[in-house]
Amino acid sequence: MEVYEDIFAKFLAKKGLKLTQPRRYILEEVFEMHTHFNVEELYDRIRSKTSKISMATVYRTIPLLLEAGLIQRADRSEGRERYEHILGHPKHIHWVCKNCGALWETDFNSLYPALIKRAQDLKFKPDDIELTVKGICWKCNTNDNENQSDEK
Amino acid sequence: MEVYEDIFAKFLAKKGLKLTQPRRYILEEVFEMHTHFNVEELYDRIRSKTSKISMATVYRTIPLLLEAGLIQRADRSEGRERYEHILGHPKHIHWVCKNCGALWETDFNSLYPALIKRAQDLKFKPDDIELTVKGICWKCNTNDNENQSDEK
DNA sequence: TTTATATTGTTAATGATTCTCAATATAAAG
DNA sequence: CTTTATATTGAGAATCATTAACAATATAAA
Repeated sequence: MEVYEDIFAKFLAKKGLKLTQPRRYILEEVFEMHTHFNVEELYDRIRSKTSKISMATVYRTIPLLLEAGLIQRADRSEGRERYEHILGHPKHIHWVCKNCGALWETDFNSLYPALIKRAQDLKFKPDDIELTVKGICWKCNTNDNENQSDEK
Repeated sequence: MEVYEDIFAKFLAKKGLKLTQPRRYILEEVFEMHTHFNVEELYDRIRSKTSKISMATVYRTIPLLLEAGLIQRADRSEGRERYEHILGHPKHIHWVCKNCGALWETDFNSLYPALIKRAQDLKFKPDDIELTVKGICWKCNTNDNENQSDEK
């Protein structure tokens, strides 16, 4: 049994809920995907393997996975929420280029301890950390020299 | 003329757009509100002062204000996006308690330079920074001692 | 078995956001 | 003061992700 399955099972049991087959399919697929995903993508991928799943169940399972700390909200794209699994993916920073739309990630590194200390000062027990930085990537910045003209 | 009006006017002019009366109403109200707001709340508040505004215009103006750097997305609550104005409110951290729903903010302080350095290493020109930490606040943590029993 | 409860899929409902379009304002140029 | 071209608006319709309702089914305990 995978570690995430164990975690989810215990989480559900504690709430008097069951680790059913549909929930197992969802869980497996979530951890087979190593990119951000939205609910429909998740559903489609499971659907390509089995028909024993419905959209509603996927929607219903997302909040459970969030609460269990197995996934986190990543961003929102084209009007849809996107998620990513967490295990093996330490909390990280999302960098989004507002010009070309490129997205990449780095880990927290030196920022992490500082943030944790900050939380301790506030007596806050952190759970999900979501850090997104939007701006212009180096590539677009280099190609955009014509816009430098109106700098004061 | 307020500084934000000046900024918005220049931003619009650069795009060949105009600072019209409805846009002025929206801008004013945004900077009179010192909490997170969603589009409907914004619309209602303007509506209580004048009828010369429509929901569609508010929706249409939000992306302009975002792009102009006058507001930023704060969070999403009850299925709605929420925003906040930026001027005079330096980038900050949102702390959200998953138990009682309390939300408060602190500024970046020591985290900020580290993040900026990180951006420089990546040759990334940051613009919007959005840091949300979800977890349990000290108050809920203290009241929840019965849950400590299953700690390993 | 029986019983009580959780779960599911289907389908309908909700509701925030976006789109359409005709009417109107605006600013520049004669 | 016109004319012209373009940006803007409000009203309402359309979209579409997400939720809710509900009847049928699975599950686990007694």
